[in-house]
Amino acid sequence: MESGDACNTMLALGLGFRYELLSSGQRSENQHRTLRDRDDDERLLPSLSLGLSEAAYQSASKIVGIGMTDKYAPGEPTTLIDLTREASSHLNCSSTMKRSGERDLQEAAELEKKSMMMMISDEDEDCSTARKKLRLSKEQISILEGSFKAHSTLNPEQKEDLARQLSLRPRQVEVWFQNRRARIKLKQIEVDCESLKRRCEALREENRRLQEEVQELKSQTPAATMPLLMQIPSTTLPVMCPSCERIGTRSDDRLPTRFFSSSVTKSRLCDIHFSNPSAAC
DNA sequence: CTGATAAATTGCTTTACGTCA
DNA sequence: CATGACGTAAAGCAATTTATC
Repeated sequence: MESGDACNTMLALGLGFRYELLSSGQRSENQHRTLRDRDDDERLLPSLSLGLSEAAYQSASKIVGIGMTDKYAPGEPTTLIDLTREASSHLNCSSTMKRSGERDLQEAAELEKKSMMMMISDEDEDCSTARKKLRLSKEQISILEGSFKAHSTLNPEQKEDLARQLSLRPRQVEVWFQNRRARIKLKQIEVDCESLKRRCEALREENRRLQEEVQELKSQTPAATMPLLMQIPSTTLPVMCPSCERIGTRSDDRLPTRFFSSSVTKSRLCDIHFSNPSAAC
């Protein structure tokens, strides 16, 4: 067996199940998922480091999980009982846990800090309660909310600390923050939607009012309905000399008296360019 | 029993980083 | 040495499922 394979895959056999462990840094999470979703015995390599016989391997009937842990690096004194104990706890707890990934195994590895006997009894207890979908206590929620208020995302250290503080698995903290962000986003979408609805209604109302105004004006005298621009004397309209682009009106006394030529019909050139189009202003 | 809600899962994308040609 | 292609890990998100109240 390739050393990499040995590192990646170890099998704990016994109690009628198989358990595969992947060392961290060997496969991406997606690959873990792909692997754990495949019920393909070929991928399960008998672990020489565990000293397991091929017959024992073949007799195993269930794959209870795939996980990632550095704890079980090749060469370390990992025992079959250690692995099978963890695997059996997963098997007994929930069928969905059979599909859970490296995170569960990391957690399982952490549990090993406890004594074996204590651990077995604890896990048995966990299987009936904690491994089911957890309803967080008010106190836990309060602490999580407080933390979320401070920062809506967690770095690994914060996650670990919070998990320790709440006696939860880091994954649970992670999931809570994920769902919390989703809830906040949903709430914001609802607020935005309401705001847009109100704005839409206001615009609809304004449109209705303007339509009425138009109807009212149309029903009045033609002079009243004449476009505003047509009612302004042409001499007061601003014009621009196309040559020097100066703006002015022929009667605008703020401009030089000779700004515009007297004959607008001939050209809109100012007087300077009217008499000499190539002249500079 | 049913619906609402929250915990958990799954599949995907993005980003960062290391390796190699 | 610089660079781009490629693979991998990690993190986050959207959508969905599942358990609980």
